[in-house]
Amino acid sequence: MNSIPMRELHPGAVPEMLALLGVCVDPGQKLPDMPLAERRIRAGQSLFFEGAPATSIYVVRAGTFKAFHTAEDGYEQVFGFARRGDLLGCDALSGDCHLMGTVALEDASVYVVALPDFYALAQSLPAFHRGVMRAVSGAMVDLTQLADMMAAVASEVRLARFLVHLSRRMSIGGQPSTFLHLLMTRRDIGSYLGVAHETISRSFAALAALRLVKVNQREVEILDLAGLQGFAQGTRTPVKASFGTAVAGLRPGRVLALAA
Amino acid sequence: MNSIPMRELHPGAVPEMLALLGVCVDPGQKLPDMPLAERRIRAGQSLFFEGAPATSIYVVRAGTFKAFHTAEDGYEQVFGFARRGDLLGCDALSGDCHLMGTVALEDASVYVVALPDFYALAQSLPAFHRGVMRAVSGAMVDLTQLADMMAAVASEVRLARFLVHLSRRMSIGGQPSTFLHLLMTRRDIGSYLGVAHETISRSFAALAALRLVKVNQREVEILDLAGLQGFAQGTRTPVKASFGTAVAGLRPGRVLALAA
DNA sequence: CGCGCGATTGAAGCGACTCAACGGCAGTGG
DNA sequence: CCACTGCCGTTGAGTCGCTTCAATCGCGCG
Repeated sequence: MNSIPMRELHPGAVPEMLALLGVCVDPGQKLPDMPLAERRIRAGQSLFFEGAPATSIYVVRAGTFKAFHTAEDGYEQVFGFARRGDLLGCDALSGDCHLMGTVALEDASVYVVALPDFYALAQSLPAFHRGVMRAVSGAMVDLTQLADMMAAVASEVRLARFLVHLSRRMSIGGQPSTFLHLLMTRRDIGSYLGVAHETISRSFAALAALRLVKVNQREVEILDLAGLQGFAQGTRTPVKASFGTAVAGLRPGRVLALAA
Repeated sequence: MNSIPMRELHPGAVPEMLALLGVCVDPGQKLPDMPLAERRIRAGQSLFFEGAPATSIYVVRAGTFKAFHTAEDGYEQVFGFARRGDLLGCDALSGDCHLMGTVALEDASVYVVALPDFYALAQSLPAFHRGVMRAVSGAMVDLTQLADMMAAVASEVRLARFLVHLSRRMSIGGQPSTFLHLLMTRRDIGSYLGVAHETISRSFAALAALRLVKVNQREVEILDLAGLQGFAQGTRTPVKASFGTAVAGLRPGRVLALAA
C-alpha cells in the first residue's frame, strides 16, 4: 500500500532536468552533481493522492498524467494533463497538502525533488530557478486556457479549442501535431471541458461531419487545422457580431447541422 | 500615452513585500535594502495591457485588479481578481509578453519588481523565493477553483461557489467575511463564471429567495454561510446520488423554485 | 467465454442564452 | 441646475442546446 513502487538514484541528472524545464545552460558551467530520485509510475497508478502532505515536486520525464479533484459526492473534476517537461505538485506550495490527485494515463517517469532540495537547488543554480518559473508560468497559462475552453458556449467549440490546445502542445515537442493519440477517456475530456461525456461524443461527430477532424475512438486526425482554429474562435456573444472580418468563413455561432 | 502614471522609490520596502507575500523572516536578519518602485493605479486604469512585453512582475499592495483577455471579436473573458498580497504578471514568465491585461477596479498600489531584480532578489533572499512560490502556487489554486466554479452545472451553484470563494479570501485577511463589497459588474462575474450577465442577476435573486444571501446591487450579505457552502457542493451527476449523507438538507440538484 | 467499461446514438425535458424593455444612477455639458 | 446619455441591474418571453436516462455495440481482460 504505502510502498513506493520504484525509485532509483540518478547521479548527474541535473542537466537533463534543466533541459526538461526548457532552460539552456553553458556547457562548461559547473553544475551541482546532486543525485536525483527517479520514480516510475505504471499506467493507472497514482503519483500522489489528493490530500497527501506536500513533500516534493515532480518533473515529468516521460508519460502523461491526469490531475483531478474528487468531490464528496464522487464527481471527478479533471484540471489538466501533464506531459514531458511539466511540473507536478506545485499546488501544494501555498498550503501544506495536495489539492488534487495525479494518476498516470500511461507508463510514466518523473524526477522527484524533495522540497528542501528544491529550494536549495533554486538557490545555488539560477538556471534551475528560471526553469521552474518558466514551468510554473506555463502551468498557469494552461489553467488560463482551460478557463478559456470552458468559457466557450458551444460544446463543439470547447472541443475544438481542446484539440487545438493539444495540437499546439504536441508541436512544440517537434511531433507531427496532426495525429493525436488521446490517452484519456471521453469522460475525462468531458470533465475537463465541463460537459457530459455523451456531449463529447456528439461534438466529435459534429467536428468530423464538418471535415475538420477524423475520429476513430481515441485516434484523432486533424484534417484542417486552420479551419479548426477558426472554428475554435467562436465565443460568447461579442460586443457586436462583426461578420465580414471573418478569416475564412468558418465562424459558426450556432449553425453547424447543415453539413450533416 | 506611454507616461507612467506615478512611480516613486521606496527604500527599505523589502520587509513589507515579504509580509505581503506571507513569509515570516527573522527580525534580526540582514535584508538587502533594495529600493523598490511603487506604482499607484487609479480605478479603471490599466496596470499593463494584453500583449505588452514582460518587463516586471507586480505585488499588489492595495486595491483590487481584474485580469482578463479580449478576444478578436471583442468578448472579454475575466480570469481572476487580484487583491492585496497577490502576484500579477507571472503569466508572461513562460513567454515574452503578457497573455492578459489588468485593470484596477478601485484605486490601487503595487510594487514593481523588474525581472532582473526579481531573479536577483530570489537568489539572494530565500525568504523572497519561498514567498514567490507561495504566491504563484496560490494563483494556481485560484485558477483551479475557477475551473471548479465553471464546472458546476447550475448557474446558482456557480455563483454560490464564487461567493464562498470570495468570503474565504476575505476571511484570511481577518475581515468579517459575511459582508461583501463587490467591485466588479455583473458582466464581469458572468464572464468569470461562464454565464450571461442576466443569469447572474437571476441567480442572485434565487440565492436571495433561498434566504442564503441578501443582495442589494453590489452589496452582498451572506445570511447562512453553512447553507451557502452546502448549496455550493452541488455538482454534476455524481457516481450515485447519495442523499442521506447530506450535511444539512440544503443539497439541491435542480430544485430551488419551491422557496419563491 | 462472459463480464465490465468505454463509446456511440436516441429521446425527452428543462435551463441558460438571446433579444428586448425598463428603472436607476453617475458623469457630462448645455 | 437640469436635461442628456451611457452603463448597470433587473425582469420577461421564447428558442435551442445540453443534460439526463436509456439502450446498444465493441473491445480488453480475467
